[in-house]
Amino acid sequence: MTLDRINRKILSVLQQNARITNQALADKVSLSPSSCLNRVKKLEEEGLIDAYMAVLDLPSLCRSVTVIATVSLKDQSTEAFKLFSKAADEIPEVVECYTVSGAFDFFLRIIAPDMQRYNAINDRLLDLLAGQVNISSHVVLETGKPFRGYPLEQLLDEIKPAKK
Amino acid sequence: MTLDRINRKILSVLQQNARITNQALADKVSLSPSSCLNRVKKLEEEGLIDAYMAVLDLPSLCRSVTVIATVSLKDQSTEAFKLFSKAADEIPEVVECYTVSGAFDFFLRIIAPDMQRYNAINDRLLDLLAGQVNISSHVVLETGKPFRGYPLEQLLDEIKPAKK
DNA sequence: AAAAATGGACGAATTTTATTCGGTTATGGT
DNA sequence: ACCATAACCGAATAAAATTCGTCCATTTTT
Repeated sequence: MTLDRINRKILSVLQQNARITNQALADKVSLSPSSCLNRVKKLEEEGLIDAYMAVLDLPSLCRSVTVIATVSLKDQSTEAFKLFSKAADEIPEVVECYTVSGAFDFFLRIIAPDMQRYNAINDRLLDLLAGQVNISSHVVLETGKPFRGYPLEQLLDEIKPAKK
Repeated sequence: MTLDRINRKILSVLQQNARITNQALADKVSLSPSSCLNRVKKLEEEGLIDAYMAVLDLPSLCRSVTVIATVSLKDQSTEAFKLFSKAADEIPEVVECYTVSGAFDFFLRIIAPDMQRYNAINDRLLDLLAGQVNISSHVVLETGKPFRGYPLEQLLDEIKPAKK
């Protein structure tokens, strides 16, 4: 499937507004509603569109604490990595987890109702590998820029297939 | 506005599937479509729902490099903070930015087409504060857990208003 | 305690949208 | 140039969203 100009526009628009009507989307990309719908469906089927989610405003919902944690494993075995990844995956408050190269092994984003409960999660992660893990917690003071999608303009600027 | 059981369910469902039809959503929360729609609209108006976005599968879209960067300012003045925040906000490849307490001042998530272009962004950030900033880059090897919404179950477990 | 007022909820009617399908045009490969 | 494939369009149909009048239940006021 080709990621032509139209498909990029579709992705870009849906990334910013997942609930746009198919008709309005068709207008924006200058296609008929039926063709547009076909493309969207294909993009979903091919897995380019993974999901559609509502972005909630956490502060309006409840008081909470967000923490970015850096994690280093003293024993960098495959088993230790797996064990830790699995734990992160299973703890709902860990909303994001990356394995990285460099001074740390993982970055986590964790959201808890308060510090006390954050501490409980921290302890749980520490206990996992019985002291063989180093976790540094960094409380988020301000979200300067929340994630709002990928910079498609910058990422997809390959040369477009010119017409014949 | 009350965040009762029904509104929580609505938020929870929409967080996982922003494109569910209002009718299906109404079914799930045991309301009539019209009442359900009223609630969703109110949740949008009150700002509890910020946006709806399509979640794209980056690896399927293009090759790219994701980096988590830790940032420390040597001069922790308000001006330096503002300057850096503004820069992060204006660079499209910086998809996320948090101000934190502790050993670092900022965490960034940056997505670039390749290392070379990541390096250019890194340089741009370094130049901003003329050496008065320390940036450590951590290349993401694996996304163990992508963000897929907040753990509402854990965050919103206050006692529900019981009926009379 | 009764009356009034508020806030949802419901269901039917209407408008808008999604979806399907046949026919047509463009595209790519040989 | 030909065939095969893919993509488009537009009209018809099905489904969904939206509106609106009415009806309760809860709360406030008197």
